[in-house]
Amino acid sequence: MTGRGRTCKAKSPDIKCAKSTSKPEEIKHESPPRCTRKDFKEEKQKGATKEQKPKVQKKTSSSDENPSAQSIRKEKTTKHFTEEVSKQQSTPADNKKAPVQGRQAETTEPVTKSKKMQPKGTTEDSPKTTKEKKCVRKEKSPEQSREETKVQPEDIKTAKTCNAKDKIPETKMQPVRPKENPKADRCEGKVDTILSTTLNKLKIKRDEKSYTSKVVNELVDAILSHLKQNTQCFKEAVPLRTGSYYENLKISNPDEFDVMLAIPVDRVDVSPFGDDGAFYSVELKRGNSPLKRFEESSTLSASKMLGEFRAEVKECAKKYTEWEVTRKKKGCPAVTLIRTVQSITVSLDIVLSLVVKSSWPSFTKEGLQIDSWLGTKVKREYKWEPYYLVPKFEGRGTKEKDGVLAKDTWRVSFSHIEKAILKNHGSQKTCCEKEGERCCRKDCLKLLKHLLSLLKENNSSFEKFCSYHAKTTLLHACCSRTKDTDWGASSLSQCFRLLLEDFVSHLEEGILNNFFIPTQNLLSSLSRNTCNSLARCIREECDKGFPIFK
DNA sequence: CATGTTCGCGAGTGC
DNA sequence: GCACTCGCGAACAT
Repeated sequence: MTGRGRTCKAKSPDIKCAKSTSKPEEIKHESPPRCTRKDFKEEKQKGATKEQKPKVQKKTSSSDENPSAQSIRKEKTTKHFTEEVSKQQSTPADNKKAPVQGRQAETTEPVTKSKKMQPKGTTEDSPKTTKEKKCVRKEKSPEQSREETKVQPEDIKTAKTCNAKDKIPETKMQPVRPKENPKADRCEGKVDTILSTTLNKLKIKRDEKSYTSKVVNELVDAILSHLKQNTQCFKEAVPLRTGSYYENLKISNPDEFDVMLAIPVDRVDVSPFGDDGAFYSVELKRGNSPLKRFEESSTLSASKMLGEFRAEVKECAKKYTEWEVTRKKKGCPAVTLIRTVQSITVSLDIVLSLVVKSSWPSFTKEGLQIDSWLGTKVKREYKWEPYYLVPKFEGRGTKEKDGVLAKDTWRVSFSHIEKAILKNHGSQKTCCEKEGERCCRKDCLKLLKHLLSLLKENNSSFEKFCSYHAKTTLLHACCSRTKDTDWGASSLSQCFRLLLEDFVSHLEEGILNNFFIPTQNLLSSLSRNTCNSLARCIREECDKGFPIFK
């Protein structure tokens, strides 16, 4: 996407440096599979066995997470899951058990039923227009089933208002579209086309993906084995592939890869640095840690540790002459390597991080409000996960507080959770799975990211906006429009407009809270003017049918 | 053109 | 560690 190689790309505030270009990123981490998936899998295996195709499998990617932790967590997860799943999620659980007979039919979602009765591709569907067909697929509540096309927007709106707890002053954007206005309908149809064409353009080509990932994986493997063989402090690093590429949210080109190398630390004291709960200083409790040598007056110095990490990565990369290590960027936790692969300039961010396996900082208490979207047990599961700290600071690094310099502080990261949420994003477990309904949540996010990056190209004053803002907006939106039916794949344009409305509201208020740490306002460093100006641009695009995409 | 199938990659699992 | 398996999403076929 746009900018590789810029100062720091904007990765999530968690991980990346503040600058931004376009991408939200996260860290991923190979977390134990959510139970859902597991259960689902099991069930599938029992029932519909799939034909296994002989694949030429290549990579043996090792997900090596700290073994002990892994097993512990695994156990935990599985256990919870099974228990909780059966207890709590009555609907999904039912689905699993009786997939064959209209799951959900009796429960709350009539939708599936209708789908069941009219599988795609049957003759019943054939006479319908495309649009109608889609509507059928999309789940709706009974009253909505007829008058499909027209009703949808209202439908969504309603849902929104219902759950719109935190919605602020209703500065609404142009109404989603009057119901009985044929012309408007036509326009909306055009917008549909524009959006889906745009999405198609944003797709990553298979062969590009194939050869870029090959060179990236080679280098990552080399760095890992270098660290294992030549260092003490970094030898336990566990790779977590994070960022939009690995979340299947990368648009346009496979040119940005993010790999976090996570160093397990046991027993640390983590204290807030600053008052928004995003930055922390870290103190090692145990005496024998190899990380002791990065201490600076009893706190673990992020800058020292990153400095040495960078040197090791550089050392290793020397042997790979096609790759170039870019200059260190102030406050940025990544060592960025660049190389050109068949005319694509690929950049790989290797991000140092610490894995902290203890409960999340108290600032996260009010965050992650996914209860009504993904469920309370899913939330509880996530909160069992460790969290990550990346060597990142704001400003010049010389600010001091309680004897700690900003440059020696760490920022929390929940990229692994973001990744997990995006992967398993439905309120129904089967959302977007083969047997489930498709939703447009990810498509909406891709479009928003793309819109943002185009607007940034046109106006340099927008450079501080980053794709993480887009991602955060989506996460909040999913918490206010929680049902999968609120995001039906056939309602793309309406859903996208609502998402833009959300984004515009955040901009106009100047407030976009970190999804995990609500006390941190991701827009705090942006001026009101800039925010308002971006809001105006977005409204305009929205009102005019997205000429910028054409 | 829409839908179904194949392919490549990432990633989990079990040996 | 390795081989196998599966899900996702792009590409291809029908």
